Amino acid sequence: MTIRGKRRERATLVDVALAARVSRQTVSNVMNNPGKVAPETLAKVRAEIERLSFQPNLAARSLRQRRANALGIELNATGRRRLGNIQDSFLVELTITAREQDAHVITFAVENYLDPIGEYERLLATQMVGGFVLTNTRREDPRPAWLREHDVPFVSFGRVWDDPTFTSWADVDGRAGITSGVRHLVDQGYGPIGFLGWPDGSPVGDDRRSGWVASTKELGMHDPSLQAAIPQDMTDAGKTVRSLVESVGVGGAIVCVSDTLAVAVHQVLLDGDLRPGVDIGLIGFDDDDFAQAFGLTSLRQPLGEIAQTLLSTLTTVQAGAIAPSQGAVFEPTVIPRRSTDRTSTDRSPSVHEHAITHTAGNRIDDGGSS
Amino acid sequence: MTIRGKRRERATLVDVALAARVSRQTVSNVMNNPGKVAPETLAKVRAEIERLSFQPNLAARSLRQRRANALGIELNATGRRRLGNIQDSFLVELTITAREQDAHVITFAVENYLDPIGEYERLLATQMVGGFVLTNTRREDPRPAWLREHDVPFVSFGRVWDDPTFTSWADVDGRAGITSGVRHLVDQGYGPIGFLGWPDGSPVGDDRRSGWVASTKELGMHDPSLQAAIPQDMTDAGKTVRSLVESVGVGGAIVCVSDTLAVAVHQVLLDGDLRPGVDIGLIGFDDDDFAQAFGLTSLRQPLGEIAQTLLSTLTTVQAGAIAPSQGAVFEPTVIPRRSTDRTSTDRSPSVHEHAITHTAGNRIDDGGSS
DNA sequence: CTTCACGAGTTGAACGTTCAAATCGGACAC
DNA sequence: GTGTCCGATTTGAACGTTCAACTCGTGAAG
Repeated sequence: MTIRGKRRERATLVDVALAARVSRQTVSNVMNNPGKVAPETLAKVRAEIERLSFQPNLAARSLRQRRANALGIELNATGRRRLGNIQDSFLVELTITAREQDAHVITFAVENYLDPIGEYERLLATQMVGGFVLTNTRREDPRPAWLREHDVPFVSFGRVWDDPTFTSWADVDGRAGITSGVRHLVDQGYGPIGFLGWPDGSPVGDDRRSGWVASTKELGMHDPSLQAAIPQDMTDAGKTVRSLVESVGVGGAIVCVSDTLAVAVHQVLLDGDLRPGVDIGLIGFDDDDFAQAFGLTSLRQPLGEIAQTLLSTLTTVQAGAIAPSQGAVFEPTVIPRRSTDRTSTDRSPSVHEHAITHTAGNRIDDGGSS
Repeated sequence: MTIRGKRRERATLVDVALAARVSRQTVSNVMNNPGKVAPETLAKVRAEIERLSFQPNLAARSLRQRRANALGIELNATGRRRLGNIQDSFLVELTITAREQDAHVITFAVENYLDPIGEYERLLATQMVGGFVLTNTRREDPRPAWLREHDVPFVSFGRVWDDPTFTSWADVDGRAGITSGVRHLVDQGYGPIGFLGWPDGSPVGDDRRSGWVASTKELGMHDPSLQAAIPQDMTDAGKTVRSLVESVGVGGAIVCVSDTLAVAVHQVLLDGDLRPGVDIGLIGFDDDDFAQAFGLTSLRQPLGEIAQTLLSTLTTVQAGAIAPSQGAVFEPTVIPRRSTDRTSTDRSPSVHEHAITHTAGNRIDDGGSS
């Protein structure tokens, strides 16, 4: 592929050197080791850099240094051709963070997400990227093992389940998140507090459930019967959810392991003429589009912080430093909305708040469809 | 930023040349101008390339050729730190398409999306990218003018409103999309067909509405009173939507300018104990997460095709060829779901189908939160 | 007075590729 | 036999940077 313009000539190091009457290397030092340059020289060179609006050619730098200044991120890690709410925001935060560290993010996709190694290898071989950020790590994920085996630097958003010795990951603290959700509900005065989770066996789900168990016990209000589970794909959700709602009853509240499940509860409430927030409290997890659209209180992950942590880990680790002694865990924060507001009066709330996120700017149309 | 591993030495052109007993340049020709190489030589060199698993160093190539083999895409073009449903999928499709053309996608974000030029300039100056793909073009968008002025190659997903002479864009045909939506409703036997759009003045919205006007007229069922408008941010949606639903009545259907608005209608239907699909048909636009979650029939944009068109336009245009004579317009396709299925029996549908998209793979947890 | 260390700056070479020009054999025409 | 053209291949140079080694001058230590 050829992407080129008749772009006007760009200034090079040598141009700057000539203009400032110093050598190439001095200009290079100004950019990379300013401490090694005498103050006056520094000022003089910087003035010329500014004047000529010089920016180093990263291809040349990469070539000479034999290292890339970019990282790769796989977009297809879920197998569907979508990123999804969390990944989507994470990518934006990662990109922003990368810029601050003079790195770039290069996206790539794999054909078969169950066998992604080939594409990692390919991208690596071009030497455009010097490392990777994994997302959507799963059990029996082939990627971490391969990457470690080939000494490829990488970090992971999400624990690396199969390899406890790998610590360069960051993840959300599900237990703490649910705990603060429960506290929020109690503070709002909700009565018995139930939990709608995923079936046992999912590490993420189990972690989150443990937060409900621990916090309700601590508050002396634990009731094992107020727990139900349905898979994330919602198979047979209706009956289970209805029965949980009945058990909790008016005045109570339900904490859910995901916003997706919270939406299911929300629907059941509306079907049963119960007002979310007023009659029953409801909290989801992840703060995705659905939560915003339906006015669901939710637990938001600090994606910006996570991105920063991951990126600095990535940079330090291969600078030769040792990996962190353990993975980084971040607590989500409660984003209160109508579904935990007992004084809410709006009759048909979702019609109202839906798409608050679309109001940014002065556009009236949506997304990239315009 | 330093991202490096003790990666084992990679084969270079020279290594291959030595192994195949030919010169550097011949190997280079094998990769870039195979036609110039004698068949036996070609085979011999290719065998060595394969054996040594040689891949050219793109930094070196870029440097020598003085052009980048990557394109930039701004992630923050909406101002919120999210991509959104369409952009999200578009990015994936773009990445896949880029791979086929040996290009890479580099993401970047701007601080203030209303003044993004600086970041475009910066990325361009690093010479990592040779062009851009714009999304979320808007009126008074400063980007197209600046890019053209500086001879920077770019294409746009979405029309470039302010500059009719710029034709390197692709967009969805809203009129045709709504038209096929109306046809679908009629085919399903729905009675009067109403339209819920945005207020006049939005080019995208007006285009889509024109599809409703034209197709209902053509079918001899046009009724101007069956039209209503609310802004995408849903201000005062309730009354307007309720009245539209009443006007259309049981047996009728409503086509919406966006999935977001369709969800609003969906809520109103449920509030009024009307079954979407069975009692009233409903169609949205864009086929986003909401549509999938609520079983809304929607109009899906062919994002893969759009990405392909844009990318090949990008490559040919700066190869010196002339720009296309006009922008490319793509027709969306109807994705039928329960909201236009008159025989649907499921009482609480959304609880059921929600998150169909999450079932891919064998994971039980969601998104990158794991 | 000599030696050494150090700060400041310079220079040659190299990273891996492709461009542009040169070389080398034939085959072909006269 | 000589000249010419052409396909196939090679060679020198260059892209813009940084590494590693070097020079030069100054000041302190012995």
